[in-house]
Amino acid sequence: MAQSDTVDRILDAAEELFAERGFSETSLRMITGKAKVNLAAVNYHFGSKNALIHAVFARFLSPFSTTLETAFDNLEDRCDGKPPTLYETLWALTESAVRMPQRNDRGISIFMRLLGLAYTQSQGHLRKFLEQEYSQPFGRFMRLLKEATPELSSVDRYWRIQFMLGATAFTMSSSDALRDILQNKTGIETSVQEIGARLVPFLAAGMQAPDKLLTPPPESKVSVA
Amino acid sequence: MAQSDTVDRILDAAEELFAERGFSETSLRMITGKAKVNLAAVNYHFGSKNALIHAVFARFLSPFSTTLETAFDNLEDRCDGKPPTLYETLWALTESAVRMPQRNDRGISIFMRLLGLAYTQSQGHLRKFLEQEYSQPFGRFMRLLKEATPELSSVDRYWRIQFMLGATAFTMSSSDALRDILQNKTGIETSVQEIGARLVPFLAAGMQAPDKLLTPPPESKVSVA
DNA sequence: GTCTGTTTGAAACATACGTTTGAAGCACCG
DNA sequence: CGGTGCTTCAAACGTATGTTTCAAACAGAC
Repeated sequence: MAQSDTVDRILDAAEELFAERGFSETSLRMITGKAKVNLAAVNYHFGSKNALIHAVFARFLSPFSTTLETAFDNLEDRCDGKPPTLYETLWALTESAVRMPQRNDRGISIFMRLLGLAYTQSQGHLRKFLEQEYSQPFGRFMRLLKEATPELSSVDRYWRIQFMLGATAFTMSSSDALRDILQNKTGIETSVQEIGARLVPFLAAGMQAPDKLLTPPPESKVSVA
Repeated sequence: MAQSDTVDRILDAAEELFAERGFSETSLRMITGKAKVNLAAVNYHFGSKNALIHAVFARFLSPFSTTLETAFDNLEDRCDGKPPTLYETLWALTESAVRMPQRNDRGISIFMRLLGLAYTQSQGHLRKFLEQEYSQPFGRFMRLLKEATPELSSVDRYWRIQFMLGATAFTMSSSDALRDILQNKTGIETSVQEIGARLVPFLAAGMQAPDKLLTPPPESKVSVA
């Protein structure tokens, strides 16, 4: 077999198991079992379980990161000088995610689910790793968002960006389950692309919502009584 | 000491530790250590770790559930016949969450973080437990949402509800961290109430976004080239 | 005071985990 | 052929987990 078929088999198995069960809930024995590889192979090739987690992320995040950079390049080229609109910026992001070359048909779901888990599951080492390795495209995205929403105060923008991240990470991290539920209830099949296409207008509208009102709706003076 | 001071001490400790570390990452020994209680007490009083998790949720979810029901009652009374607006419905929910009597000042954050974890951390038993115990207020909320957005197709509504849930669960589950970050960057203090007040307009706007476009923005034919 | 049922305590149990070890296997080059 | 460097393998290591055990402590009723 090729030099490191083993490495790829471990990565494949780990990726899938992490995506469907989380990190702490996936043991090395499950991974090596699924990959049909000896238990010690993980520590031999990667060094530790945490390093394996990093490798899983690096394998799809690094290509995605460059894809994203060129997408942003194209975007800025097209509207030379003027900053891209919010809608365009968001769309460039989802396009990049969706058009990533995938290893298999579940690729995108896994990709999304892992990203969601990374944000959600508070694995300290992972957060540090991601911040170190991928701060550049992330920072650029933030800059584009800022230029696309000059009307927002930076505090407003800050919170609304968190809301966007949440809606995205959460939805994508359970996109498989959500698709299945809808499929069972209505028989409708939904592609990840379609979820993205539904998400973008939602996010754009929320981001550009009329001035936040720090007050309850006018009729609700009774609510405490 | 009172008959089951022990039970409450365990619940308090478990609640906090679960909120800050997740379920699998929190061991019974950490909990009993923090609660200053014998290790065996957990299995004696609750039966198992999973049952303890359920108990933690039940303790704050049951009162919240009844608070929410009366909030919805008030809401429907006030606008007799006509269905409440989306904004009013969302506001009733956040009001209920925010006005819940709390055990301490971090109460709301913990509450929110646990809810987020419940959705995110795919603990099968927890999902089942929550669905069984709290399907009624959840179903009612869904019904109100449906009546408040008659213009949406049920598929659109389905996805946008997921987006709302995501933005909420995610933001709230890391509200502590997000507040600290903003505090460090700008010196601005933010209350959970205020986050809720910012969230509602975002969600309402997203929910009522113009018809979802399944197409990229007009200028982006180049994006694949 | 003594008995009874409940609660606590220290210790052990069995199991699962991540990691390490050292021998065996293998491909390649001299 | 013999040796060298990388890879695989079965087995074990040490540690941590959830759970169980059973004796001690306790409270309340008689």
